Amino acid sequence: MRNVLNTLRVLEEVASRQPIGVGELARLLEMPKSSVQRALVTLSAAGWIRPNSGEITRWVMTTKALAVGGHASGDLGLRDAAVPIMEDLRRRTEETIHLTVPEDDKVVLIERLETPKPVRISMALGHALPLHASANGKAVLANSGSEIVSLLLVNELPRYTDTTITDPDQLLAELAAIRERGFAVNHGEWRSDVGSVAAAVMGGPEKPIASLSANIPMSRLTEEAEAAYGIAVSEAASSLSARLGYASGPAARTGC
Amino acid sequence: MRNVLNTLRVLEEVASRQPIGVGELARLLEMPKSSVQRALVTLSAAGWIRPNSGEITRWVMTTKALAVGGHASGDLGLRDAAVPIMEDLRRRTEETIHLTVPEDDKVVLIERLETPKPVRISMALGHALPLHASANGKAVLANSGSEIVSLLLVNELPRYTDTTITDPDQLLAELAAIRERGFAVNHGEWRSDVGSVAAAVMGGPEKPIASLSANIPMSRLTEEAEAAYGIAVSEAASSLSARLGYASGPAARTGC
DNA sequence: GCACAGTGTGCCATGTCATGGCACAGAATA
DNA sequence: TATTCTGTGCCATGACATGGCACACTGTGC
Repeated sequence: MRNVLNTLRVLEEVASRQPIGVGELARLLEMPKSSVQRALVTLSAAGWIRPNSGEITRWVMTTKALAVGGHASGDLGLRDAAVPIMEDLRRRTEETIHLTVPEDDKVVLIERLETPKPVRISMALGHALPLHASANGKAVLANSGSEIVSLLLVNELPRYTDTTITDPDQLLAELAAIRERGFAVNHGEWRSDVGSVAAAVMGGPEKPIASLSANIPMSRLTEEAEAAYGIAVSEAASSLSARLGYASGPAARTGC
Repeated sequence: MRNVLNTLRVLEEVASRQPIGVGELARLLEMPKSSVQRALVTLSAAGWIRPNSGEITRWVMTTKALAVGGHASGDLGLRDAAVPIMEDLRRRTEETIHLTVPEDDKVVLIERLETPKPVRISMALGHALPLHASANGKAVLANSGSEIVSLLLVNELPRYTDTTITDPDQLLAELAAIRERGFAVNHGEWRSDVGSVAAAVMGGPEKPIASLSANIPMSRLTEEAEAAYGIAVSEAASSLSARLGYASGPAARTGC
């Protein structure tokens, strides 16, 4: 299905560079103009893109991708179950709350509630965060099987800021500490001005299915706040795990 | 490009019914099983879907669609410009704020900020609302050219609740009233328990590019509240129009 | 135990239809 | 007017999507 793959490439390129025309796309994707043209017409017929208002020769996305992505991400009903709990968490913390799901070697933001405070952290839905340099990622990692962690450590850990953990042993120690205290903390390890406190949502033993976090500008993240947020976040995460049918706790009961 | 269209149909179907297997999809889409199978493998190779964790034979969406739809909807930068204004609007109203864009014969929700209050109205991003039965839709319609309105009136207006406006003359009168007072109101015309107050964001004369609304449970929507929200919403909408480069006002100045 | 109705997957001859080079039309330079 | 960008249209070639069919497997019921 080469044509389908090509057409999807065109779609993604349009999404990230809209509004854009045939020629530029062909150059960027190193594809023949005719092929790109056909792909565009097809995508338009399918309702995923449309000519930009005014100019007919450049294309923009419709909201189709949003509608498809919207009721699509994560396990069924995760978001519905999560939103009320996230509301509650925002009331308690008054900070921006993120819901992420693990995917491949990253976690992806699928829902957020913003803090009412003026200094905010804003990230687009669908944004991916590294496992080793985000509170959500580390919370997920700490609750995954050791083979997942080993797999991550095969390659070098990318550094993003001064505080990013890149040493494998240090990461293992950090994960142990997270398991110990029940929540993960990030001190500007990915973006130097962004801190966060996260806890994993479990779907079974060693099976994290999501993660909840409170995201705080580093300027507001004191030691006491950290502890308080940690408790709030881990309570919210267990309560979400429970609502999704997994009774969290030190010993997971296997069925029957 | 029949195969592309088919593959996209498969993708949409997976999105709305995940997790789902080959056979069921083939039946729903009335396509040969082999074709569906190939489409699924292709989509998986492109990273849009993946086998559901645990069972290999049923498929779920990845977050690709979300990422693509995320930085894709609406005119470039609309969302970035809108979010701070929406924040402000939420502070003033303490109600759920919606940002929608017109698309074909509907308006589509592309961003929202939730009220801190317990009784909320929740709608998925990407959700479409009718033009004649939502505050956002009516706000857009009232600021569009009359040919757009006529086009809508060619077909009968669907009724959703007791208060839905289905009479063309009544709708025209309503639109005139909206232009007069500067904002649109919806009294449970689409969902009987949901009210809202909206104002259009303009990109040029008779060229609405978006709409902002405060969404309020009917139980909370008093007359005084309505007037206050109306002012807040229309101020926010003009300020967003201005930020996007269109100086709103009674007389639009044409370039140069 | 066996038949049966479900799954999902693999194979392959047929001929449809995507390919991509090329030519053309129009716009915006110079 | 010549030039160089756009975007679009056409068409012979042959690659590859098609979809019927067979197979493997699982769970159910007699």
